[in-house]
Amino acid sequence: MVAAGPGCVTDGVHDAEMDVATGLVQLTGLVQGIYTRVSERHDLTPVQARLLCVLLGGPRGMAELARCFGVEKAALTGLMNRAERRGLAQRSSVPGDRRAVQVTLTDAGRQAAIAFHAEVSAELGHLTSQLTPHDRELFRGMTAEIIARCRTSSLSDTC
Amino acid sequence: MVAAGPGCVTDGVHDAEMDVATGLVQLTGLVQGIYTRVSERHDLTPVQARLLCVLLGGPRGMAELARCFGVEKAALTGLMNRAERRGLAQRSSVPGDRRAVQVTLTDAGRQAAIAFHAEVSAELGHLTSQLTPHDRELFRGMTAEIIARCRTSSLSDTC
DNA sequence: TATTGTTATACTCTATAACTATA
DNA sequence: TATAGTTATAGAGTATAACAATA
Repeated sequence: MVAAGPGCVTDGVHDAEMDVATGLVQLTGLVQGIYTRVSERHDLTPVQARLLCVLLGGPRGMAELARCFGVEKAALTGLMNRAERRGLAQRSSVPGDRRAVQVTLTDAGRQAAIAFHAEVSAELGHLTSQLTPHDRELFRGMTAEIIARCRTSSLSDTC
Repeated sequence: MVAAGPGCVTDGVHDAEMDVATGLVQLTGLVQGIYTRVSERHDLTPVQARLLCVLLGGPRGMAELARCFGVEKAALTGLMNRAERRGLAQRSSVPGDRRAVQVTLTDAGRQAAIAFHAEVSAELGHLTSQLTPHDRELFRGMTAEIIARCRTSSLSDTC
């Protein structure tokens, strides 16, 4: 049983019979809601926010980003056009390969990315703040375990 | 520590230092990916699949659905137009109120909803199948706890 | 031939604003 | 006036298909 301290079961709303699948769907909705809300607060769409966060890891090619987002190359073109028009990221040419472009953050983009990332991390952290430190670490570990398993069995974003 | 059985730490990829926030984002991506993939398998968009699942709970009004999805009424009109055109759901008039419409599933819609729900539940269940029964129940409980807390502190779908 | 990226087109989903009809 | 729903318009995000340029 989950260290069920007082206050866990909210007034009259006992978490009766919620199976893992339902829990995962609702948790996903919660996380998405937070991600979207923080994005809006920073005047970004969720997809733009995600793009900026990925680019914090360094320059990326268009095809690489498409793979990472799990979308077609053509979708990236539109995404980058909008990001570039808004001054968040930019294309530059790659020395060795005249076909390729390199996508990098502008200063404004980097600033936005850092601010967004900090805020969304903080808000997501709050989500588990009610758990005991012990449960919180348990939860973190199990989440990491689930992800690690699925990373191997294909199909996830690789970025 | 999470009952760290063999095979949890995947070849060379130790889940080093993944914080709760990152874990939640990646888990969300995983769940979304599954939801989307299963939707496609049933020739539905994720939003349509969600609409059908909500309607499994009984007839709903347009405004009610909009509130439940966290979108404007106008968005629901488009959503329902497409769902109706595809024969998944239908509008019918409400006896007591000549402004209102009632949205219900068609037979095809109900069938699709049930099939989708079963499949997505199964796939999401697999996500935690690597955990020990004990850990799995712990995870379920903590997830339910997180959701219950946030249900009270506003901002989530109420449906 | 394979890869990188773009253009053109179409569809879904969403928001905002203005509107009708009913309560 | 408030509520239920629609229409019109605009924009983001995505897919497919066809294309250009380079490797």
